[in-house]
Amino acid sequence: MAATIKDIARVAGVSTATVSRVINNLGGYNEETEKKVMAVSKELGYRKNENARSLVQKSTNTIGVIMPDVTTAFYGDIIKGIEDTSYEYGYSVILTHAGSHGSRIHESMNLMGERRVDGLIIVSVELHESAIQSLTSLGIPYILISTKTDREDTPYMKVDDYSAAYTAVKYLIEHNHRTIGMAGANPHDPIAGEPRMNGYKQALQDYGIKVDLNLIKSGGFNFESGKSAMQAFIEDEAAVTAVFCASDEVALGIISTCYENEIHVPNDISVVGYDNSKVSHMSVPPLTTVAQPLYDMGREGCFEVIAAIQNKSKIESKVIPHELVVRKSVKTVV
Amino acid sequence: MAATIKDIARVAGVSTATVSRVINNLGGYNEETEKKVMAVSKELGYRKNENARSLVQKSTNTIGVIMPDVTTAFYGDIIKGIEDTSYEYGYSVILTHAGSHGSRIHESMNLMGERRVDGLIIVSVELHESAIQSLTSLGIPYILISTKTDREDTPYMKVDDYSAAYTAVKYLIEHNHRTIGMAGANPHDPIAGEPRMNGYKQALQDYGIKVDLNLIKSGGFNFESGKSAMQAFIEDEAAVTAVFCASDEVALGIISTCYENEIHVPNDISVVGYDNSKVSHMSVPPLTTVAQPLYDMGREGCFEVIAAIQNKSKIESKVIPHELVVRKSVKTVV
DNA sequence: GAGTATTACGTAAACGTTTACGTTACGCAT
DNA sequence: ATGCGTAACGTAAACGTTTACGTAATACTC
Repeated sequence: MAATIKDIARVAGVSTATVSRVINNLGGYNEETEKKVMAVSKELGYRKNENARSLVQKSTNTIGVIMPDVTTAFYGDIIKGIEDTSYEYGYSVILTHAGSHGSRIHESMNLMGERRVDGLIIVSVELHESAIQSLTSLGIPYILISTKTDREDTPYMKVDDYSAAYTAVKYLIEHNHRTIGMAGANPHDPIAGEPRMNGYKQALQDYGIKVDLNLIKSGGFNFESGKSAMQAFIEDEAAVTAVFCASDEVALGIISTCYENEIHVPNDISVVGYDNSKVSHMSVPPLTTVAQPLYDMGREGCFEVIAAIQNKSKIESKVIPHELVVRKSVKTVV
Repeated sequence: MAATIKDIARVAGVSTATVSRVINNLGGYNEETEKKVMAVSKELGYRKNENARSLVQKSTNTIGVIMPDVTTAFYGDIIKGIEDTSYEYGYSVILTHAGSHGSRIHESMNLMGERRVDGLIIVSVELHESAIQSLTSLGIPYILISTKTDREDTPYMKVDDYSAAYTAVKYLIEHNHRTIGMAGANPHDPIAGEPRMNGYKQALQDYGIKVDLNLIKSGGFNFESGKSAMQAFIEDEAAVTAVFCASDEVALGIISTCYENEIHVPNDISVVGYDNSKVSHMSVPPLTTVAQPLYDMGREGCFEVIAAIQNKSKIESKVIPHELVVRKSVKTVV
């Protein structure tokens, strides 16, 4: 139905080669033919077929993005960074979810392979051996954002969760907190769970505070997990004066349950979050949190992938500096 | 580099037609050849090339999604609905942002055209005449989610903003509020601004309350807009006992500024939001809001588009019922 | 045992491009 | 006049599939 290059060639009385040349303006034709071809092209409502193009050029100008199926503001920022950058460089992004707990990860990668994406960005999903194999077998540049593997050769871009957690807890200690809980990290998650928990523990130890495992309420990174953690603290009658959360949403869960129980933040209890996602501005009180520069990570990660595609260069792993954003959810204990 | 159907054919000693047949299992071959072909296929690490496939089949099994470049939880839910459904039906989604105020809308559509997406979903971006033309000129099924045009023939799926707003304000009135502010809608936005404002006004009028234009603080749908609206109410010394917000984020802005000024929600002032996005659960207090079923809208919208692709049927516009979700941000005036 | 269906393939064109290579015509220097 | 360079094209193959059509062999019918 849609007009093709052949149609233009026929109507304009030139060869398809010439049409292709003027459309991609490669030169090698005079002005008259250019005008003519352009005119016919408009007239027929021609629109180039990227698929056909990709076929011969062996590159699709497309980058794939795989992310978990949870929808949090967290991912929105990263995605935006990715999309902005890819747009700038003339790439399209094709998006897929990895399913809960990465259940769809293999299909996702397979799909990306069949679509012949030029590069791949994987956000926040934990990759096991077989997934890594699928990934490398694609033979295209890729980067992991906010996740990593235990293999040296898979490039990633993330903050150092251990020291970010350490920073947050240290901050609480410096504000005279001595009974500090932790909420929301899954200790079996080697990427974002375990290191944050270790950072928490180490900070306590370095300041001579004994780690009390009862003060660690593990769970997921979501709001509900924060709520039930706080519920547990209350039921335990734990004397926590502060809690460090594995994500901003967890922190909001803590705050929410506090509110329900008429515990005031930060007067009765201090809270620090993790991510500096949009919700951290919006909470009451505004949340003190350790910042991951999500948008920039998306941007830079995407840039790295595109650079690797174009220069056939290797992508180096990169640890992004974190930063503590101080707002109003922490109070000094007197 | 990657193995093709031809490689398989050569190694397996059959024709490409046969390889194609077994790979797409269309029948017409005996078990032995099937085994053979499959074996060789695995051996060579064959992966089909969707682009080549698309070229001859004249369909890409791809659906395009265009959304604004603002990143809110709002879009996350819709996207998830879309991606889940398209995955179920074997479609891939290619995503693009329309840029601020739709500045990239033409490029976006053009891109979708060049990629030959089979269907298109446009979320929340306002479409002017020329954009509608680009859209229809693609000649593919499409649907607008959470937006519409003034033309009858562009199918959309959205809640009735007018009556949703009416419902919300009526709820406030029934709780004895008489001085009700409105925050965050842009009156020049004919899709989501004007109707919500009209619903607000009409509800007041129907209950014999005079509309006071000073109580309408227009703006965007974001957090900051809510903050400055509340700031304005305070500076005006307006005696509002409640404010109806054009989005949940605006509502959180209101609450945030209230908090800073030691105005208590809902004791001093009641707030109702709009969207029922994830943040509405997380606020303190939890937000009473009018719900748009975002995930379902994404799901259903995507389903409609796929159905239209496959049956060549027409998509009907659909008004989604709204619902008031009562939480804790509204108090009865005594 | 002649005719007919059916099974199991193979051949080759087609999808819409790009691009290496060839060709023509002209301009210009010698 | 000869040679050469170059601008402005055209020819045709190639990219990796699908699929209409043809064909050979076998099975079945009466």
